[in-house]
Amino acid sequence: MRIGYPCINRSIACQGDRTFRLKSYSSERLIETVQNNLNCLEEIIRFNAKNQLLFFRITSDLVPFASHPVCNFPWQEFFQDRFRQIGKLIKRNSIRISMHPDQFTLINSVDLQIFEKGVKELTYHAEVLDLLGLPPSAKIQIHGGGVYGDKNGSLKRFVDRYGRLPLKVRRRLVLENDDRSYNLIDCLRINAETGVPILFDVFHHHVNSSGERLGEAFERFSRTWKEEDGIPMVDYSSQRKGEKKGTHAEAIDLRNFKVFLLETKPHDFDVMLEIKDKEKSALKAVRAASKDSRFQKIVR
DNA sequence: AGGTGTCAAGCGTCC
DNA sequence: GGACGCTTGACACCT
Repeated sequence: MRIGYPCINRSIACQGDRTFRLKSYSSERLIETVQNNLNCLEEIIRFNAKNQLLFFRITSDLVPFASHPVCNFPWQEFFQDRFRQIGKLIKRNSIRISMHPDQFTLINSVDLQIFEKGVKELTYHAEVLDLLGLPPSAKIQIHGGGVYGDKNGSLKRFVDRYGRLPLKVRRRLVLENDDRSYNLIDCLRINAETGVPILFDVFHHHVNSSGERLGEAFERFSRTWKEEDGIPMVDYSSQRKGEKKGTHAEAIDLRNFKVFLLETKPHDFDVMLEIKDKEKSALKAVRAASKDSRFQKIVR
């Protein structure tokens, strides 16, 4: 078990998810921004390694506009040495990496152009992980996409489009249950047709449940991860009290987290804490899990 | 320098 | 049929 947090670290001065407006796009601006973002990524990785935070989600803003037609700069070649260096640092410290393209990226849209834009965006994510030299256990997570008033048809369209994705995307793609459209059962149906591993979001399963208890859910999605995919990834967050359903909590509730650790035994997995105060809560979770045998397997 | 409106992208929901 | 939420924050332009 590794414990981690997504995209940004507020404890260090370096801010590595910098971007800019489309209107101010230029190659110079891109180079400057990516240089900064890579430098900060390296600092975050060092911070994480030092603090036993061995799971990290790299921001999709690492290379702004990478999949946009405006970007004709060969950032892949230009930054390849830098990527390779940082990748070595990641591997040396046994850190697991994921990425999560945002809600605009979906492969089952009825509009083919949206699918094609999605493929470009997914390809960009795959290229980042490839340039870092990471194995296929470094994953890219997306949701099922739209329903368009016909879930069966839309689910089938996902399956069909999945088969048309470039191999470099497919070997890393995993499907996450979301908080309104595609619950765990829907995702498992897609898995049965495609073999895509299911990344389990504990909070989404609570908000948009298909009824399984936690133990049963873990039984089922864990089996969708093959040897080369690594151990399953899990997203964990909790409800912010007094806010509307689905709002992420400000800080981790350690009592709930410990119950979660107990309830999920004996399954091993890597857990991403989607909590607003990011690395602060992740550090608390590391302490809470420090006596758990699953956690000790990685951290020696 | 400080204030503030607005930001690449798609979907679903609410009015 | 248009505005808004989706993890909001920070960019960019204005004064």
